[in-house]
Amino acid sequence: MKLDLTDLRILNALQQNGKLTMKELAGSMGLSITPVYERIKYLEKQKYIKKYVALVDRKKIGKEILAFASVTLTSHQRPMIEQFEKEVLPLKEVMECYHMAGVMDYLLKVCVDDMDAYQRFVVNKLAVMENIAQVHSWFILDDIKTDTSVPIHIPD
Amino acid sequence: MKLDLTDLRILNALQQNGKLTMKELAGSMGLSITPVYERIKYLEKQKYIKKYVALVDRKKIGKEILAFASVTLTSHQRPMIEQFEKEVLPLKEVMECYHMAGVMDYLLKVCVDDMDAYQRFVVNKLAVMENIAQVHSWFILDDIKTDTSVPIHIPD
DNA sequence: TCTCAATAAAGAAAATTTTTCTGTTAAATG
DNA sequence: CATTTAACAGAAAAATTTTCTTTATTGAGA
Repeated sequence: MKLDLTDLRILNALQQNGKLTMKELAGSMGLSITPVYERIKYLEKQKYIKKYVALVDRKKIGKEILAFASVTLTSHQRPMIEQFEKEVLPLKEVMECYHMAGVMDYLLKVCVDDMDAYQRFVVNKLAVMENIAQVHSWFILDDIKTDTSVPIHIPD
Repeated sequence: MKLDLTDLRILNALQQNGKLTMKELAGSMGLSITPVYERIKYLEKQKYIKKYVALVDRKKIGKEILAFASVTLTSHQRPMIEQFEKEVLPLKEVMECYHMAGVMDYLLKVCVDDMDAYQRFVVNKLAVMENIAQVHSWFILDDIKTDTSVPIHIPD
């Protein structure tokens, strides 16, 4: 039920490098393959590990624009909220979408080819939604750090 | 040099599921294992694929707080910029950090256990930096969409 | 048109990894 | 002190990755 130090070390290693072999992991932590194998299967089954993915370099495939878009809705009624969230999910330009506390309702991370595509996205995909009040955009000049790994504190 | 349709389909498949086997990929695209293998190796070598990672469920390991922090510096002189970026990188609470265009200088995605930890992070790690002028925080109520996959348009 | 070279893909064998299975050790419990 | 259970080790089996050899296909130039 509760993760021990070994589990946390495995999680941490795999979120840095998902291609580590059982052998490599076992070696680095002074165990045989079996316990490492069984722990990984447990972490996967219990969904501590949500999935494994390849991270693609967006600029190398021509996605020059990464931006955050804040969205404010006209109404915070339950059906409005649900409608917006349902419509945002299938938009592939939207890599991330968060329901926010405070001045904005949603914050979206948007990835597109160029400014032209961004403009089309906002005008044709966001602004057409029924209950959108405001959209503000902030553009990223440079990626300083882009980690997918959740901070895991390993006591030693 | 330029990626063709098959390369894009492989990239797209692997950024959804990094554990797909060559056999599965080959089968789904009507090819044998060899061309799939060679294309993947090419995509890795050329860094179209930056890395493979396991995605960990932050809440399941007790990270209840995910927030964005905007940072404004007191000065935009080159050395100040570089100093800030150098100091942010090793902070493991900071999963992402972007240099922004416009009103804020940096936007950080921060992940910690609880509000207490967030407060300590801002006060002890951010506010102690030499050239920080302002820090504003926005807290996430709910994750609506959290994709790591770059939108890839596959013509068909 | 023919030949040659280059590219892409197929198929099979070798190497490595994952997965399963069996047995051992150690800790904990009654 | 005996017994049960959990964690681990080691080896065998199954599957996957990697390498190697061969076959088509295409395009350029003689």
